[in-house]
Amino acid sequence: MTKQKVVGPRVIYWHRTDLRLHDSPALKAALDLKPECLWQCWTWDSHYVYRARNGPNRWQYLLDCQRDLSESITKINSKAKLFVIREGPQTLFPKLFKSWRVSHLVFEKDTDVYARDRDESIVQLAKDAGVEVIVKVGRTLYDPDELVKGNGGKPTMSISQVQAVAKKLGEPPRPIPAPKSLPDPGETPLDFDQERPSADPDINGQTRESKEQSFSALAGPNGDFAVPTMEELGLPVATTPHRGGESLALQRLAEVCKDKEYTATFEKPKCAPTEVPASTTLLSAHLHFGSLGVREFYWRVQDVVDEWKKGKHKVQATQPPTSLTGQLLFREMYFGAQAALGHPFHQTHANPSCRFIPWHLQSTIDPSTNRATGSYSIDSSAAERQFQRWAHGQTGFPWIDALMRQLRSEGWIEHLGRHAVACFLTRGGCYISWERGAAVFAELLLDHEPACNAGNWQWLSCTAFFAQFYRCYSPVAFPKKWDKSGDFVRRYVPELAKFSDKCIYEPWTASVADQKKWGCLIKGDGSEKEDGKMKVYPEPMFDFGERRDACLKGMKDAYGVGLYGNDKRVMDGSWKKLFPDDAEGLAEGDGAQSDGAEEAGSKTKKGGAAGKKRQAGQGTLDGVVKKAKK
DNA sequence: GCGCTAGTTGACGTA
DNA sequence: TTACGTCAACTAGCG
Repeated sequence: MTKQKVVGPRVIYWHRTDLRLHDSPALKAALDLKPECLWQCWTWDSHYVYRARNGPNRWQYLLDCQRDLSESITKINSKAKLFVIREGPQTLFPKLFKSWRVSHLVFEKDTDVYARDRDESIVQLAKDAGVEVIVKVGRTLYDPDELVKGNGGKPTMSISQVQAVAKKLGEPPRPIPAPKSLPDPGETPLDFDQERPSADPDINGQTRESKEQSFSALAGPNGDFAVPTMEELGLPVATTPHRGGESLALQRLAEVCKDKEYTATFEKPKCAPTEVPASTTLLSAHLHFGSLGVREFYWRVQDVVDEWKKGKHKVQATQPPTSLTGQLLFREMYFGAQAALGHPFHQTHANPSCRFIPWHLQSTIDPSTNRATGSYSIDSSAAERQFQRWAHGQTGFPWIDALMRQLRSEGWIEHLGRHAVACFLTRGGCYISWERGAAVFAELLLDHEPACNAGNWQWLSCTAFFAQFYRCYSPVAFPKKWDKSGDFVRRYVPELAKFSDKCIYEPWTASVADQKKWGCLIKGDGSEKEDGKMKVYPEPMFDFGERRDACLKGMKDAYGVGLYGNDKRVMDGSWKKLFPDDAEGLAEGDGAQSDGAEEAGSKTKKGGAAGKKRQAGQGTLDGVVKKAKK
């Protein structure tokens, strides 16, 4: 067994947003180096474990992806696997570079705000260690920085801007096939100490069932660099039926593309948010974790579309942005906005593209960084109660609650469903900051893509991207359009399963006799689940029609005042003077709202009211609500 | 500066 | 059942 010693590049391929072997420009770059040895690694980052709120479903999905990738690697080379090393890259890499005599570090470019900061330091550390760094774009169709450059250095705020730049940049490249062979990894000595992160604060602490132990040893509990388990993370079993991994992603993509008519004539606004199984592709989480390459998705679909266009069909192929590939352009748009705006894109404060609305439950800001801290100020205890009821599917509006319960148990809801709950929480119901909703989605959505999440919440709250705030989703009329008999509600709000079609979206309109007959009483605020043998479903937490009118008025006024997140008056808190009755409102309790005696109507004129004091009764909507009730 | 149109996905009433 | 106009009204982009 004498083997001639070959001296060549010793490469770490650092997997992050690319848990796949197909369509990976970074992997190709690593292999093009003709390495003597190649370690495919994942660094276990304390940021994700302790500092970002992640529900069990998302963790399960990540671990699925890692396990599947590791198995796929091993199938190609039995000596290779995904090496999961339990330490943050900032402290690990300098030690690893030396110990493993690494010559190159290769990874996929990530323009997320956290990743940018992290990677900047990693590139410097590699430079200091004499390690060459290769970064490749693979997460998006276009490099978000190039997209911004092509848009005159400005954030991409409309789909037409994205389409214009994409036209200039040309078609995205074809996907790269998975490698047929992989070099051996080198030896993996761990002759250095592990630096464990502080578990304080552990913002996922409440979710854990047992102690978090994923940092117990550098190579894991068995010393084999294996993918951690949910038990290691101390997390409960995931409840979602959706599972991760490249094998499943490619299988699903093949299923989608096999139905040529579906693929070629897909039209987003016509996808029912109430369908189970989903009317859309369910590939978003795979795109997020990189278990599916976006170019793979784009070209597999585009090839079907091109073929369809050649044939004679009753139904024409659809065009971007409503077509299937068009959906990817919205992703590009949000990545472009994030790339240009950086950290402020994820908050109102200091965000030049985001309108300021005097929402309830605004984020608290660290004045030294101008960044949101993750906590928020409770200006109104009623708004806080509404927020909690929204987040846990107890609003008393079955359509909203069904969606929020689906989100919590399965980690996924259809796009229009997301619209409905987001509109309801912000401009079309609760008048609560979009940042509160975005945080809940960030924790619970399997496909939580930070840029898309922030962008879509700004869209729905009419603070950026979209401004037609008078188009408001009704929790009753909107779902009826898709699901007359309320099957979706019956599935996710089973206590209402026996209610009549007529009452399913408005169970409070049922007579007490009917409620008894159907086995569920409509009462309370959601804290009571049963009353004797009867189930209990909460009363609606407000009169939707009144809240819609009040929100509409509030939005109109706030647009008139015309502040953006980077306005000095937003930054220094003096915006409160422009919304003078801010101190009024729900803070005193549900029934103790402002007396609303002042004239509620606004005479604020279009665009010209910046700096003009609003008339009393407008700062929060509650004075208006009270007035409307009289 | 002005008028006009388009903007992936509203609700409601009428024909 | 579907198609369209109205409601009261936003911004951005274009000519």
